[in-house]
Amino acid sequence: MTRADERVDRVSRRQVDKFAERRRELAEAAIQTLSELGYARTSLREIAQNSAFSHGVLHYYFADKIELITYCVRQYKTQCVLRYDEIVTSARTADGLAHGFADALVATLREDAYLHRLWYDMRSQALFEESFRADVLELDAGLEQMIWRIVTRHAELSGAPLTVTSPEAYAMFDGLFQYALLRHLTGAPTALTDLHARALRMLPLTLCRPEGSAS
Amino acid sequence: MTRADERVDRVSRRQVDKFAERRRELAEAAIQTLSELGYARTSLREIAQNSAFSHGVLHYYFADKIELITYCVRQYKTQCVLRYDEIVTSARTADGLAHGFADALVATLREDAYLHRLWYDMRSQALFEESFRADVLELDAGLEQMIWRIVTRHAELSGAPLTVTSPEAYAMFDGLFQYALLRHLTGAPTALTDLHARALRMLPLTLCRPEGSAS
DNA sequence: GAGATCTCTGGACACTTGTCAAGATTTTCT
DNA sequence: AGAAAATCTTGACAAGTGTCCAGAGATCTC
Repeated sequence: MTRADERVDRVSRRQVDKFAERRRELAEAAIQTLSELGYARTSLREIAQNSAFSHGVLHYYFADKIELITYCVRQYKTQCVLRYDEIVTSARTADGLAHGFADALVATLREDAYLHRLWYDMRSQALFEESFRADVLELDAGLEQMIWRIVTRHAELSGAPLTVTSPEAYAMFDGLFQYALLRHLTGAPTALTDLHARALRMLPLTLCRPEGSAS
Repeated sequence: MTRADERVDRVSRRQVDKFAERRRELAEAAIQTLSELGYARTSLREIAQNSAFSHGVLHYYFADKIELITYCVRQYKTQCVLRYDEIVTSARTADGLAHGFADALVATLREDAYLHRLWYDMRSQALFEESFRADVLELDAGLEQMIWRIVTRHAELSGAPLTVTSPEAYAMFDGLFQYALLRHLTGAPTALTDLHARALRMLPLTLCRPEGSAS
């Protein structure tokens, strides 16, 4: 490789890095705006106002609005899916796993409520606009696998066989979380504690004998 | 009451009737448009184009866009909630109820997929816009009660006590249906049959001993 | 049938939207 | 330092938005 080639490579890589970095930065502002206003009410100018730049720059880094939002979904995915894996690997008992899971659900509902609201909004949008579908389905599959890891590990630690499949387990806890999110964002004071209790009550339903939570 | 009063009353009642009837008609066009395009992409002119009138008439019957859509949600509610009650009252065995329920889920997923897509879209919108919240929450509560009637009747017919509460039962089947809707609308060929099988598998989870579906 | 009232049309308005491009500014390289 | 390239700003554009209104048409009352 000649010196010229090295330079070109170095330059282009640096450019790519800065380019990619700024894309992430702008996507961050976009995600914040989307999570505050929702997809239907988010404009490019509003996104730019939540960043350090003016609205024109968005078309320098993204071809159009759809590419920006697709990029946002993809970036959001990388932050979101891995969040529970520490719980799975660190738990030593079924009860410990159950409580760690319930605690994590409550924590993310309290701290990231707006992000989850955005996720359900985007998943609904994907039913109308084909552009996001691929990424949304991929993200959804990742979430399902995350739930499945928890449920199967919980069954392992319990020594009991499973009564549900992966889609059923995901449907249960996704529905439960969505229920809690709706209540939490509409001011229900017991939404967080209810979610905790219900997660603990529903996790044993995935096993053949729910002896873990003898009430 | 004088004859003049009677006349006034008759006239105004007739006006109210025609007025209310036209509101329903326009709301019908609005629901159709919303279910096709989604909330974010539906404009008043598009709604009018799906009706027999021009766009100006919408502001004759509705104060603004929010009132129109709120009215749509309320009208949609009356059509939607009562749909499963016949199944509950006509079933004589737990298994019959379970199959009737699963069949109904599949049927409405196949026939009314766009309406359900609209419902999940509106429920997401309610998390952002406070205007629809009251009606959406009311509709959601109605759906939860509908599920609860099925689950409790199923427990009665089975002679087994319940393991879940009403929110948990609703979360389970709402999550299950949403999962199926996403797959069905994105072209998954087994979405319908999967929903049927999973509903039959999950209903026994609401009881203390899932002996009804010995697989 | 005349007049009053209800209903509807079509156009106008102020505003926002996504997109684009010309030019200013900054950064990078020699 | 000075040229070249990358980056950012600003303003403009056409299209679409919700809203309003003057007036045409329809319907009803007397």
